[in-house]
Amino acid sequence: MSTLRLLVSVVVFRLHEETLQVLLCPSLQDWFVPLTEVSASESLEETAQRLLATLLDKRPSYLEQLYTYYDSPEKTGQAAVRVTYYALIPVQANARAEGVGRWYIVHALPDLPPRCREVLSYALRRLRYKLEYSAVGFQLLPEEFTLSELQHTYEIILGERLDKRNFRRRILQAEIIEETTHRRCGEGRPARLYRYRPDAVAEIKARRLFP
Amino acid sequence: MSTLRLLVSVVVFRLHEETLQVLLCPSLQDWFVPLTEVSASESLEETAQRLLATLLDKRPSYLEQLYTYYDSPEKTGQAAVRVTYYALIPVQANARAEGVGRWYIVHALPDLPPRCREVLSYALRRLRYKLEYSAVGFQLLPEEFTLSELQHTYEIILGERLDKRNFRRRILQAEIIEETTHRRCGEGRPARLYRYRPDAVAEIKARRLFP
DNA sequence: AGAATAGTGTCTCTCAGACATTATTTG
DNA sequence: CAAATAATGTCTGAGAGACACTATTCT
Repeated sequence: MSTLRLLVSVVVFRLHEETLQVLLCPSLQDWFVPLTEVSASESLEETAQRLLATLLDKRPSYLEQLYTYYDSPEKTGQAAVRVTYYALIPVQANARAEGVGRWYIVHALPDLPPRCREVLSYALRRLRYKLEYSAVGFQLLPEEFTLSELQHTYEIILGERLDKRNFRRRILQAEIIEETTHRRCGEGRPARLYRYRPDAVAEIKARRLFP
Repeated sequence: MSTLRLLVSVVVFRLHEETLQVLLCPSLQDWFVPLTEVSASESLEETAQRLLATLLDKRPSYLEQLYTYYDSPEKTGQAAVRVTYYALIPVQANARAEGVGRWYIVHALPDLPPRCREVLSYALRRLRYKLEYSAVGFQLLPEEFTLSELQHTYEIILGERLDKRNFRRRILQAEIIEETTHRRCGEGRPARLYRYRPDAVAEIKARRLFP
């Protein structure tokens, strides 16, 4: 075990210009999911937060551990254990990326090592899955948002169109957001702004296969 | 990182005498979730399988990674990263446990270190959760089983009673099991034996919070 | 015959999903 | 007033959940 390294990788998601994007770091030829080595007295989650602090100017609004991989010795002869996380970044809280990394649309990724590709694809699956039974989608939006913005968030991540009336009915029934007195003005009729209720029940039971 | 150890723990579940049980190993004062160090050229899952081979006389029918913990230096001054798994063992395939460990009913556990308690409670939560949206329950049963046995499996793990007619209707509708020609004879009317269909769709979509 | 377990059908109520028009603002 | 986006209600069909009796075997 003498040459084993312990690494933490974080898949960072944001919404930008109607797309879901991930942050990748450059290497000599291709790109990587950002990673760093765990240092002496630090927990895994602290390592992930430290890595994020070097990449972004704001803390993520959500951070969750995904999976732990064993990367067998490559050219270097170094074996490594890689604990992966994914992070969600609210809109308008992304900077610092220039120089240390670049945002890529999740459906138009550059060349990546196979393990990075695997990590990304699993992260996206978990994000989609989590979105369906929990309120994690709010973590990608600013504090106040319109119902249309929220619906677009869901459509972008799930990759399908949703019916406006059904969407509104269900999200309001869920009592998970509350009105504010503010409005967002733009091209058409101004939209009412909503806010996530921090006391909301953020998870529902999945429908059982056979109860 | 010089004194960091990489460990794999496995929470082993079985059904026995109408209870859900886990395998624990003895230490000087209390009990532990079985664990071992990852050795040089071995993957994490191989380590878990090797650990299971020292504890049981059969391979598990299911093995899934759960979570990775960082155990900060204890008395020993050794920090350790612990990758946890859970394993399901089919009924009637459990032995070797004497000497190396003991089976405990999940609701009547002995004294355990806090980290082991945390690992166990998370494993149980994940098992329950997985049971609700996938066909993982079959992994705890022998190859052929009656519908009553299957229903009891679900009742034991979920900790609640289920309606017999609804249970049968739904499991048969799901087309996830098939009849065999065999019957199980016992005290009352003999029951038809069923078998899990290996080609069955083993997961369903969760109901969405708000599609 | 009695005890024990297997096996079966119906009704109700909730909720997902499809669908089109009116309302309010800006330029 | 035209363009743009916000906001709103109804109907239908599927499925979850509650519920009680008959069938078959063994002793």
